[in-house]
Amino acid sequence: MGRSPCCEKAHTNKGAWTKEEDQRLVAYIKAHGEGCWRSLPKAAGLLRCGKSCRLRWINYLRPDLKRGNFTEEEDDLIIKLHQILGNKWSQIAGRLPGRTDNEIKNYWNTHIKRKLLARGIDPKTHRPLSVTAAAAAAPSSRPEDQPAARSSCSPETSGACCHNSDDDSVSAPHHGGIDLNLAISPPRDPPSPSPLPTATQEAEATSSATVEETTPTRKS
DNA sequence: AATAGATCCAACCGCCGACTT
DNA sequence: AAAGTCGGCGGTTGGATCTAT
Repeated sequence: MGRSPCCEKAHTNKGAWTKEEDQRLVAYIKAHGEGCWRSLPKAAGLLRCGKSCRLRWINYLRPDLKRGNFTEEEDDLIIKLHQILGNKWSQIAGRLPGRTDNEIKNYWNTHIKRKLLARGIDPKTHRPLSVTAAAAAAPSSRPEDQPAARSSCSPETSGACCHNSDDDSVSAPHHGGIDLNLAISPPRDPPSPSPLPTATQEAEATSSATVEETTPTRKS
C-alpha cells in the first residue's frame, strides 16, 4: 500500500540541529511529554519532520542519556547481546541504560567490529575467523555450516528464525563455544520504579542467567 | 603547513508492523 | 477486508574531525 510522506519535505529543515531547535524541542516535550510526533513539530514551532524530532530526542536530547565512552563491561555486554540478538540494536539498547540504539550501532560498526576482527572473531557469526573462512571456502554438507544457512539463522537474522514467537524466548545459541542461555526481557523503562541492573550486573548475570523477552520482534 | 586518507557519529531514508478508519 | 496513518527500526550516508605523510 502506498504511503504519504511523513511530512511536507519542502517546508522542513534538514541536517544538523541548531541550539534553538533543540531548546524548542526539549521545552515542548518537558511541557507536553512525548506524544504525537507527527503533530509535534508544528505544535513546537519547529520546521522539522516528526521523525526527525523523535530521533533527535531519543538519540541526543533525552535527559537520561549517558553519553561518553563505553566501558569494558558495556563492550562485553554488547558483544554478548549481539551474539544472541544480531543487529537488533533497539533490543540491545534496551538492556544498556542510558545508551541509544543509534549509539550502539555506531559503536559496533566503528569499534567492536574491529576489536572482534583483531581477536580473530567474525563479528557477524561470532565464530573464529578461521572457521568462518574455512566454511566459506569449503562449505560443508551440514546445513548449519552453509553460509546461506547461517545467514538465515545467524545473529543477523536470529530474530527471524531463532526467535520463538510462541514464548518470546530465545533459545541458547552456542556461538564460539559460549553457552548462553538467554531470553530477553522487555526493554527497560527508565522512569520505572524497579530499575534494571547496571551494565556490569547485566554482564555478570548474562553469563549464566536467563532473561526473558516480551518485546515482539519487529521485522523478520 | 598543507593535504590526503581514515575515522567517527548525527541524521536521513525507506521499510515494516500495529493500529485505526 | 482493505486502505490509510503512525511510530519505530535497521541500514546507510555525508560532513566534521582526527591522524599520518
